[in-house]
This record gives sequence, C-alpha cells and structure tokens, in this order.
Amino acid sequence: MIEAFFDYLKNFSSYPVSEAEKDLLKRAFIPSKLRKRQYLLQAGDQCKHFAFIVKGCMRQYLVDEKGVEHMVRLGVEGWWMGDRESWVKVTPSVFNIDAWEDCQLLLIPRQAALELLKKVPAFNEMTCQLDERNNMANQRRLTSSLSSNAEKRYTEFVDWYPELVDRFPQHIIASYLGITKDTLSRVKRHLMRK
Amino acid sequence: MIEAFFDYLKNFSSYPVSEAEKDLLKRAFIPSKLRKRQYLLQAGDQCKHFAFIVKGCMRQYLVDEKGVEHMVRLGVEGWWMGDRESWVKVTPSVFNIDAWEDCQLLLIPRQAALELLKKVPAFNEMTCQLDERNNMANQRRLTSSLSSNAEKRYTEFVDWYPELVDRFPQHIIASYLGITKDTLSRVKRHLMRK
DNA sequence: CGGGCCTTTGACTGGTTTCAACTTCTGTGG
DNA sequence: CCACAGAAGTTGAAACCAGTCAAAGGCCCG
Repeated sequence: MIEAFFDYLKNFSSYPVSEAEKDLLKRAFIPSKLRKRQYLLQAGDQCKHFAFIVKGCMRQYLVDEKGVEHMVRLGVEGWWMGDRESWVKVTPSVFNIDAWEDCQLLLIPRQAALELLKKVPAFNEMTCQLDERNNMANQRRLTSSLSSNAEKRYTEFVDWYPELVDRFPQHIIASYLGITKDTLSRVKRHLMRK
Repeated sequence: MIEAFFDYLKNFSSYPVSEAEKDLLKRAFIPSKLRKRQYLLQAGDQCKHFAFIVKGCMRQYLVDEKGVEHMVRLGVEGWWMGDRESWVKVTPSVFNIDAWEDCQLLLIPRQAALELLKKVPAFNEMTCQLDERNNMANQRRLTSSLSSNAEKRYTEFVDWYPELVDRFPQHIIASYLGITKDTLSRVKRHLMRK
C-alpha cells in the first residue's frame, strides 16, 4: 500500500529516495481503512493525522448554526486530507472530514511528519510544493467564487477537477461551489440545451 | 529601512540571524518607492519580485471581461505582496498589484530569494510559515465567502483585519468581500442601527 | 470655486434560495 | 423477489438578497 505513496512522491520531488529513507517512511505511515461515512476528523477534535488517500474519496466540510453542511474540500486517490489550521496550531478543528466511499488511507501522525520533514529532503520538498499548490488552488477558487455566477463556477469546476465530477453526488458538488442543489440542477439543464 | 525587515524576521523565526546572514539579506533586498497608483505588477507581466511593505498600503486585484476590478488581497506595513502563482511557475500573472498610498518597499528578486532559502535558515522558516498563514487565511476567507451573507462577511472582516478597515475606501473593501459598494453601504447602516 | 473621488439612497431588476411536491434509483430486510 | 425506506435529482412558485443604475450630497485639494 505504501508503494502508492512512493510513486506519488517521485512525481513531486527532485531528490532521489534511498532505501533507508523508504524504510523511515514505511515506519512513519499507518495504513488504515475507513468505511463510508466514518470520520477521519470531527469538529472540536484536534487534527492529529494527515491522510493520504490510496483508494476511495473523502470530503471536508463545515456545519453552520443552521445545521447546513458546507463542503470545503473534496479528495480522491492521491490527495491529502486534513485540517492544516488545526494541525499547525494544535487547536480544535471547526471542520469534519469523513469518507464518502470506503477508503484505504495512509495516516501520518503529526510528530512523525515533523521528523520526516527534517530527515527526508524529498518529503520536505513535497510538503512545500503541496502548500504552494494548495495556495494557488484556493486562490483560484476564491477568485471564482467572488467574480463568477453559478453557471461559470460549475463549468470551471468541471474543467479543473474532472476526476471529482463523477465521484460525488450533485448536492455535494453544489455545496462545494457555494450554491444549492436546486440551482445546480437548473444550471446543468441549461448547459444541456446548448 | 532594512531594519524593519529584521524586526519582522525575528518574530517569525526560531533561528538566530548572524551578522553574516544580515549582510546577505541586506544585499539581496532592493529598497524601492512607489507612488500612489503606480504598479508593482501588471496583468500579463511575470512577477519578478516580491515586495515587503515598509510603509504604505497596496492592493492586488483582477480585472474581469467587463472591466470590473476584483480585489484579491490587501496589504499594509509588514505584509508581503506578489503573485505566488506567477512567481513559482514563472508564467504571466493575471493580477495587477499597485500602491494605494505612497509606499516604501523592499523588493526581493526571484533568484535572490531562491538563494536565501538555501543559505539563511531563518528566511526559509519564515517563508514556510508565511505559506501556512496564507493557506489558513485563504481557507477562512473561502469558508466565509461560501457560507456567509454580506453582513456576516463584513463583520468577520472587521474582526480579522481591523488594521485594514481604515486604510482603504469602502468600495475597495466591498470588492474584497465580493459585494458592491452600494450593498456595503447598506450593510453598515444596518449594523449602525443595532 | 470647481473637479475628483467617495458614499449614500431609492427604484428597479435579476439571479439564487427556499420550500414543497414528485420521481427515480438503490440497497436492505422480510 | 418484492416492499419499503432513504438518498438523490428535478421542477415550479414565491420570496429575498444583492446587483445595477442613476441622482444627489459630502469632502478634500488644487
């Protein structure tokens, strides 16, 4: 299972990964499974692990005062899930993260990650690059949500993340886009007619 | 002028900064001034420098097909301005960055920054922390823009960035929040009545 | 004093939400 | 194998929030 992660690491890093380093990585990660609807993180808890998704898909969301869920992030194979803010600042998270399909995960505990950052250059580089990507993705999404209407946001989403479109039901994607399922349904009908 | 940056660096980094390192930093940064309304970066150009604001305030914004400006980021003393995506990927930027007040800046060219990352641990640590902060701030803003209405977004903005409120006119802040100046004016009136 | 820039306000418009009803689909247990 | 409940998607009508446009007034500065 860890092999999936080694493959992934290769794509991110210019540093070669020695056998000794692979061994370190292998021992740091905790292989784990999550059934559909099970939590990786619940609001109020601290984010103690980041999860690399080997198989399955997950969602990170916020529940507001009215009990409505707002999708903050969606992830599939080869993506990371976790709440950075809670992780970095060691504070309770405001988000929930759960499995949308049955999942195979590689969990990395906070302490282990901090050590890997120092000891494995490739891991360090990967982390920095992920941060950067994350920043850019958030930037784009923010720009989109501030300056585009529902239809444009949806078509942008399909362009950027085709791999997510068929993995989640429409009401989840609608929530991710900041619109209601009803509106998304109408938007899709409108696009069909073209 | 560089002293302002040394002070700043102290707050971010657990590493001490030697005199030799200070010397490296001093030579890497280019002190610079910008008059109100002058550009640091124009859409279509590549972001070749990041700017540390010693004095003044700046804005980063996108101009859409209709010619409307959308504020993406605002900054005052002690903040960094630049387009990460253009900087990292060495591609033309879609954003404009200009001075809203007369500014004193410390510019760091891309190449110099890459070297400092390797040679000055404190600088490296600062960069990572800034990335993290940036991530978290974007996350919060995104969450806010997806799940809150105009009034709540404004009150959150005032809570999070009191230092920005009096530095920019209302139509700029409105744009930053993704609403129009008219709506912001009405929101403020409504809040006054409470 | 005049011109820019900014804010406020009203009337109107329009995109989105809300709510509820109805349909389809799927998985589960009898 | 069917019945049924739960989850998901569609659709229409009404309500609402925010955008648009235009006019008017305040303020600062040359």
